[in-house]
Amino acid sequence: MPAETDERYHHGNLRAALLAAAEQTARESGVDALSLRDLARQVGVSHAAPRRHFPDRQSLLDALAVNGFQRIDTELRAAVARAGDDFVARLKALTQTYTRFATRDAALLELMFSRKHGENADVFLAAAQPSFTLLEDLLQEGQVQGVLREGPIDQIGIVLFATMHGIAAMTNGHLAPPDLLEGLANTAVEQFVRGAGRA
Amino acid sequence: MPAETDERYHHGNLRAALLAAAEQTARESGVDALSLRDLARQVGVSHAAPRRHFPDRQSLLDALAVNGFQRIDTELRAAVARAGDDFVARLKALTQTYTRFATRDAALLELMFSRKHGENADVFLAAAQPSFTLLEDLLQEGQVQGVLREGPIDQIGIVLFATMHGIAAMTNGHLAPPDLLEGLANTAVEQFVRGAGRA
DNA sequence: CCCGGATGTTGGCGTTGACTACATAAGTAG
DNA sequence: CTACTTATGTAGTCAACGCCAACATCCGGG
Repeated sequence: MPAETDERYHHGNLRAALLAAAEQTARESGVDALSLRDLARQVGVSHAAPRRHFPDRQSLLDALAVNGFQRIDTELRAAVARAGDDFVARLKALTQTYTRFATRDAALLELMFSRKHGENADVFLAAAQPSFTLLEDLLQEGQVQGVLREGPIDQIGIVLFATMHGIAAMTNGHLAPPDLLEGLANTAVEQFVRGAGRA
Repeated sequence: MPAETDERYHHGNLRAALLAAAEQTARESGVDALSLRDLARQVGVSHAAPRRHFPDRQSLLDALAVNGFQRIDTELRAAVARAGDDFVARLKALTQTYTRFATRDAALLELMFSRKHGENADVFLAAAQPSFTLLEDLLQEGQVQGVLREGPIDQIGIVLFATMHGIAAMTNGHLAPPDLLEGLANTAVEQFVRGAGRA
């Protein structure tokens, strides 16, 4: 064991350390408060070290966002699995989990849905895809069980996803009271099930 | 007429000019590209002049957002009035107008729903209120006409607003293809009307 | 007429993102 | 073991920015 003097020339895990520090700082103080130089200080490296791992500030933010999509996908799948077999219960679990995540990590959400990545749009889409697929698979369950009417699952999925996301976004933007969050999410699901239900 | 030499000491309308320049720059290059110094240059004043009207950068962004709420409210009301008497048609007009505005002025929308105003949250809420009220009034029409079932209008309104907003946000974030925008908005309204319709 | 508040200017401080040149570590082939 | 190569971190610099304070100019009411 090479004597962790904290003075090794190479950090050994800088990229991950920077992302971790960034995530915490973002959660506490917002994305705008993220500074490459400050992160470098937090981690204990020189101000230009992050450049080896993130060519510019935006690319760090992008990595953060992609991480976010992966984390939320994990949480969503766990929640759906935990919710049992009932279709509506599963849908509510997904919605609640999403809105809760999105309000807990508001800064991260803002990053994930930021429009500052015309370039890497495909990377973001790929990162988000698993969760979209999860929702679409769930909706298909609903159709097979006869709870939902037939229809273009992808479009319906986007609309429902948009509703979840919008509820979270409005809450984060202080345009909807936080204590309504849970109720709104449930109302949304119930209306959706009636609206997309078999006639 | 006092010889517009463009060399008057006082600009005369700096605040409005700054906001106008900011709005255009934001639309073209995003909010992050907004710099007080650059705006000052665009308008032809010294780099510290904006400070007289906006104590700091955030307060300019706030003013921009409030302007946005006012503009969208105007557009929404015009669209609803223009849509005739049919409830669903009016609702669709509102939704289409909102999503179109929100995708055309994506940067502005990001500002309006940004969560960087824990302080002035009430100012933002007040700015957004008219449009919320517009939607709620419309929903009440629906209830009176018997198209919608009874229910808590405020909550239902937030959910529908969230759906509109979410569709716009996902489109702006490149997570939904732009050419679906119109179709998604209509699907959302149709499902909503079925979901919140009389049983 | 002048005086005070409103508005704009000049200069400057500290921080940041980005860039370049250099230093050190780690891996690999001879 | 050594020499070469690549990955990673350091040091120094630059232009731009936000914010601040001191000064200049304008304008309207006493």
